[in-house]
Amino acid sequence: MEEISNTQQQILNVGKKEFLEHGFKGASLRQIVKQAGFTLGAFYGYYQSKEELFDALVKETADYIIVFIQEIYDEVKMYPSKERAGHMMDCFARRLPEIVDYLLEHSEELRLLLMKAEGTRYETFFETMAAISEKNVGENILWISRQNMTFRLLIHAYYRLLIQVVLGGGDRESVLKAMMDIQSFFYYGFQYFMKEENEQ
Amino acid sequence: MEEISNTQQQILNVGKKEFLEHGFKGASLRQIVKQAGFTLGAFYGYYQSKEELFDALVKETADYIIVFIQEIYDEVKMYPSKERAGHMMDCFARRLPEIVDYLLEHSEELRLLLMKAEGTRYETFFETMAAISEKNVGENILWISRQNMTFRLLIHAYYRLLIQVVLGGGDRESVLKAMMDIQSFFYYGFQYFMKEENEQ
Amino acid sequence: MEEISNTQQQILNVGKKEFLEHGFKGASLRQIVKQAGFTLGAFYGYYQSKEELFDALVKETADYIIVFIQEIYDEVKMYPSKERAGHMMDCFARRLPEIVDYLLEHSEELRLLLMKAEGTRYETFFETMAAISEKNVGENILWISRQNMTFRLLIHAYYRLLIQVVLGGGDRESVLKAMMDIQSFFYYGFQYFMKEENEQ
Amino acid sequence: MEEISNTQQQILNVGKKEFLEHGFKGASLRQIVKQAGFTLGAFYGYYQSKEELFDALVKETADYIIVFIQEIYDEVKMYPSKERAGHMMDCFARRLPEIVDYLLEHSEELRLLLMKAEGTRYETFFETMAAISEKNVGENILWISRQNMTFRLLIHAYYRLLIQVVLGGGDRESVLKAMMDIQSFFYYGFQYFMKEENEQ
DNA sequence: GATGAATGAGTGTTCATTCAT
DNA sequence: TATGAATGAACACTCATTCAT
Repeated sequence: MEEISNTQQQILNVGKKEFLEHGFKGASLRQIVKQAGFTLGAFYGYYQSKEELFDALVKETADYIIVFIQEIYDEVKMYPSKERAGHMMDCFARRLPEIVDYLLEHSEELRLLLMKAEGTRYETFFETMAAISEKNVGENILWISRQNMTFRLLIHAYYRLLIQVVLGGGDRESVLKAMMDIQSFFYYGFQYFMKEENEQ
Repeated sequence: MEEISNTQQQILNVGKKEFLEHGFKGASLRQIVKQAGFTLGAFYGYYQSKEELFDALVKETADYIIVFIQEIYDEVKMYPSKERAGHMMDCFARRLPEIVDYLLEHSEELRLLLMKAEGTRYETFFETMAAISEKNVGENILWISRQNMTFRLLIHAYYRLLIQVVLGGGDRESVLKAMMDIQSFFYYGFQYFMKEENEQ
Repeated sequence: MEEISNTQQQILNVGKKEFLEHGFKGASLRQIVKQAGFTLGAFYGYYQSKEELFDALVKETADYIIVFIQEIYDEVKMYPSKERAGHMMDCFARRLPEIVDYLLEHSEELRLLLMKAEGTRYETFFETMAAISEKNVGENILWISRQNMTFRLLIHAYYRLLIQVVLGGGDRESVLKAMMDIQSFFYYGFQYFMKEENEQ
Repeated sequence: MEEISNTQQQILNVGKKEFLEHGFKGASLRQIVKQAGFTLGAFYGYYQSKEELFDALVKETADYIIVFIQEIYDEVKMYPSKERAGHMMDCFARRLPEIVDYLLEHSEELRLLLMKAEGTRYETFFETMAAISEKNVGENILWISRQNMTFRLLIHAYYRLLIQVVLGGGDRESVLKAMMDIQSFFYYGFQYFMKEENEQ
C-alpha cells in the first residue's frame, strides 16, 4: 500500500475535477495546484509530469477493464470450439452486473479514460479494449472471420453503449435494465448474423 | 461561385491536414501558414479567425448531413401514423447508398466534424444529429416513447456505426455491405423491442 | 483649390469618424478603408501615412486658431505699453463671437486636435496655443512677468474653458452666454491680480 | 504589510516609467520586463494583467483623492444651508496645503491617473472627481443650480489648475503660492457670479 | 486610380517545467 | 516537503505599410 498524504489526495481530487472539466490538454496545472492550495513546486514533488497525474487517476480502472474483458473471453474459451459463438453473449450477460457495479463506482475515471484522455497514452483506450475482443474472437471463435469488419464494429458498438449507459447518470437499476435490453437487442441481431453465415 | 486563390487553397489543404492531425485546439495557425508557405498576416486576409477556417472546411458537409437526416424523417411522415415505426428502417435503408457515397467523398470533413471539432461550434455535432432523430421519433412514431433511453442510445449507436464504417477506410462496396448488414442487425433487434413494447 | 475625389472625401469622412471614436493611435486604417468601401492600397494613393490623413483633417483648423490668437495679441499691441494689460480681456471679448462661430463649425476638428491627437505632431497643440500667449504676454505686457506661472496657468484655463464650452454640445446662444460669463469671471479675477501686483 | 520583492519593485519602477512615457495602451509589457531584467512569465507571477500593474501603481493615490474631496464637502455641510456657498472656497483653501503636499509626493501617480490612463478603468478619473463636486454642490449649495453649466465648468477648471500646478514641477512653495493666487482669483470671480444670481 | 495579396514585427497572455532554497 | 521565483516557447490575433498588377 502506498501512503498517500493529504497533499497528494488534494491534488488527485482537484486534478480529477479539472481533467473532467477541461480534458487533459485543456486542464492547467496552475489551476489545479492553486485550487488544491499548493504550489507548482509541490506538485512536482509527487508527479514528474502532468501526464503522470492523469495516469495515477486512471491506471487502476484501465487495468481492471482490460483484465475483465480478457477474463470473459477466457470463459468463452472453456466451451468447445464450435459452441463458442453461441455462448459469447451469455458470457457477457453473466458478468454484466459485476462490471456495471465496478464502472458505476469508477464512472469518473471511466469518463477520463474515454472522453478526456486526448494527449495522453490513453487516448486510444477504447480501441485497445476493442482490439482485445478482436484478437480473441479472431483466434477462437473461428467462423467469425477476422476480416469481418461488421462484426468488429458491432463489438465496438456494444462497448460504446455499455459506457454511455454507465456515464448517462442513471441509478444502478435503470443502468442494468438498459444494458439487459441492449443485450437482448444484440442477441436477436446476432441470430440474423449466424443464420446468414451458416447459409453461405 | 466564389473564386478560391492558390494561397487560399493551400491554407485549406494544410489546415485540413493539421486539424486532422492535432484537432482544432491542438492545431497551430503558425504551423499551418508556415507549411503553406505564407505568413500569419496573409492568413488573416482570408479568414477572420482560426475557427472560421475550420468552419470553411466543414460547414458544407455539416449542413448536408443535417438536411439529409431531416429528409428521411420527412419521408417517414408520409406514412400513416401507425405504420411509421415499421417503415423507419426501410426509409433509412433506401437512402443508404446515397449518404454513403456522399460521406465517402467527404470523409475527411466528416472526421473533422465528429472527432476533431472540440473548441468549435461543431463540438456537439453528433448530439445535434441524434437530437433531430429524437425529436422526429418522439413527435411522430408514437409507440416509441420519448423517455425510452435505450431507444435513444440505439439511435446513437446506429449513427456512430455509420460513421465508423465510413471512416474505417474501406472501399465503397465493403462500406455498403457493412452498412446493409448493420441495417439488418438493427432490424432484427428492433423486432424484439416492438414485441416487448406491445406486450406491456 | 485642390480637387478632392469622391474616394478621398469618403476616406476623410470615415477617417474623421474613426479618429474621433478611437483616437489617432487607436484607429485602424483597415477599419477606415473598409467602411469607406475602398482598400488599403487606395488609401496610400492619397496619403503617405496614417498621420498624413490626420493632418489633412486637422491642419486648416489648427492653423486658423494659431493665426487667430496671434491676431488678438497684435491688436493688444496697438495700445500703449502700459494700457495693454487692462485691454487684454477686452480684445479677447471683442473677438469672442467670431472664434466661437468658427469653432462651432469645426468642432469635430477641434476635438481631434485637442483630445484625439496623441501620437501625432499635434499632441501638444494645446501647449502650442498657450505658448503663443505666454510669448506675447511676456514680451509686451511687461508688468506681468514671464515667471508668473499663475498667470500662465490662468491663460491655459481660459483656453481650456473656451474649448470645453464649444465641445460641450450646446447651441450657439448658450455657448456664447457661457463664454461671456466666463469672461466676466476672469475679468473680476484679474482685477485682484492687478491690484496685488501694483501693491508689490 | 505586503512584502514587495526586488523583482516586483523593479517591475513597478520600470512600469511607472514606461506608462508615463507611452501611456497605458502605448506601453509594452515586453519592454517593461526587458528593462527590468526579467521575462514575461515572471511578470505574470506578480500581476494578472497589464491593467493590474497600472492599478497597483495608481490605486492608492486615486482613492486618497476621492476621499479627500468628499471630506471637504462634508466640512461644507456643517455650515447652515444658506452659508454654505460663501464658505466653500474657505474650506477648499483651508485644506489646500495638505492636498498639495500629498500630490507633490505622488505627482507621478497623479500624472498616470490623469494623463496616461486611457484604456484603464481610470480613463474618466477627472470626470469622476468633478462629478463628486457636482453632486455635492447640487445637493447642498442650493442657489447654485445644478443646471448651471458654467459653474460646472469652473469647478472643472479649478481642479485642472490644481493638477497642472502640481504637475508643473515647481517646488512646494511656488506651488502653494500659485494655488493661493488661483484661490483668490476664483474667490473674486465667484463674487461676480453670486451677485448676478442674486439679481435675477 | 485602385486592387488584393503579402509582410514582419508587434500585442497581451498562458503554458509545463525547473530549481535554488 | 514544499515554496516561490523564473524561464522560454508558444498561443491567436492586429498593425501600418508595400508593391506588382
